[in-house]
Amino acid sequence: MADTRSRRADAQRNYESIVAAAEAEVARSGADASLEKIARDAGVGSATLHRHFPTRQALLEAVFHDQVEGLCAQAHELAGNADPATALADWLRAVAVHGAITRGLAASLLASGRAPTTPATSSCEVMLVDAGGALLRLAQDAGTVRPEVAIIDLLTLANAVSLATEDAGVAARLIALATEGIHLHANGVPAAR
Amino acid sequence: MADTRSRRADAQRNYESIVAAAEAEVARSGADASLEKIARDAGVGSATLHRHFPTRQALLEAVFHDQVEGLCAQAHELAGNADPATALADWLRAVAVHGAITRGLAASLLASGRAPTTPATSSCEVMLVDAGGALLRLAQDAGTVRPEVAIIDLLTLANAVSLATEDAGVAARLIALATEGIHLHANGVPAAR
DNA sequence: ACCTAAATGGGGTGGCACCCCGTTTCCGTC
DNA sequence: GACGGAAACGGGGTGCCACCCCATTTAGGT
Repeated sequence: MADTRSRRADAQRNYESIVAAAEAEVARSGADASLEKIARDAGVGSATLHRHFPTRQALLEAVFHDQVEGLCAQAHELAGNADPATALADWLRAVAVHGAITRGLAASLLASGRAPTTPATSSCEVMLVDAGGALLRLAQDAGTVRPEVAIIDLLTLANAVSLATEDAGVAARLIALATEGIHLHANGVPAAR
Repeated sequence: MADTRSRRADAQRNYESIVAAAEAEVARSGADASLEKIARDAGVGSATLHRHFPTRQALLEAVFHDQVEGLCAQAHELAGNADPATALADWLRAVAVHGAITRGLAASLLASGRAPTTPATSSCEVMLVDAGGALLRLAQDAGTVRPEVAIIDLLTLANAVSLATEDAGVAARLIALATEGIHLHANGVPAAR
């Protein structure tokens, strides 16, 4: 990350200060943290913050980029799991739990999904769709996940759960519920836990 | 509604003006509508609005009370449905779709769930838990819904979906996915629709 | 008609996002 | 090492907001 694009050294320094301050402040106050305060903490004028990050969304994306990368890496690890359907469910749970714990992440991803202003949507969203799509395809090819399930719906669901709670336990429970469904089947509950 | 508690006639008039203005404004701008503008549209000072509704949450609850009542009534109608599990799923879909369409409703219900400040939580939430709980119990007694499923989780899920999208189609699809689960079962997809 | 408690709202305070534009800083060139 | 222009900066302005204070008005019982 950190955009190696031609940039003056002082500009690069400020960029990094802002992201660092934003990380701290967003962790404390969530996605609607005060941009003024972030600029103050970073030791730059508010205009500088707005120049580097034209929208709140742009700043949040810089803040969360690393964490999203971590989630994607986790998807690749889980892909080696014996049961692809379990791997998919586990990964969705990880995404939802991470989003629930990390104040602002869910709101940040949501915002990108809502406004179709940016042509190529948020890079974070694309990363998650790619990583999750691979997991989903494995499970569908194995015949254990219904073919009409779409990765974007699963991710939206995980994100929705993150948005609705900040409790990791609740988030995990809701994802388990959503992946298993509500029905009691003749042959018992499939993979109850 | 409208709190028949002893109140001077002018106060009652203002209370109603404010709720009416809030309905219009929240429909246009969502749950974070400007309280100042609502007061201006209602023809009262901002202090009057804050006196009647100490928190934004209190105002939103007054605005959405009727709609939540409608959803609860719908639950009672569906309770007569032949298949209780279908009734439950249909109602959850209705809740999620309604929340997705009605700007601010989901955020309003969420806020009540987040802050355990109010001892008896939001009245809207209690109403939904009661109405949905009855439906869930019917389905569990009929043996078609797993006994460990909790109504609060289902409602949180429906609310989460509302929060994550404002598109009725997407909301309905996500609820269908969550109630059916992701798995492909030997005997085919249960209630695919 | 009067009187008191209830209710009101103009205006103050502090905070915010976002932008303008005069000033400072960097860095390639000589 | 000095210089000059482009790049970057940031103080301060604007307009909006939530929330509160308190002097004034008003309802409605007697």
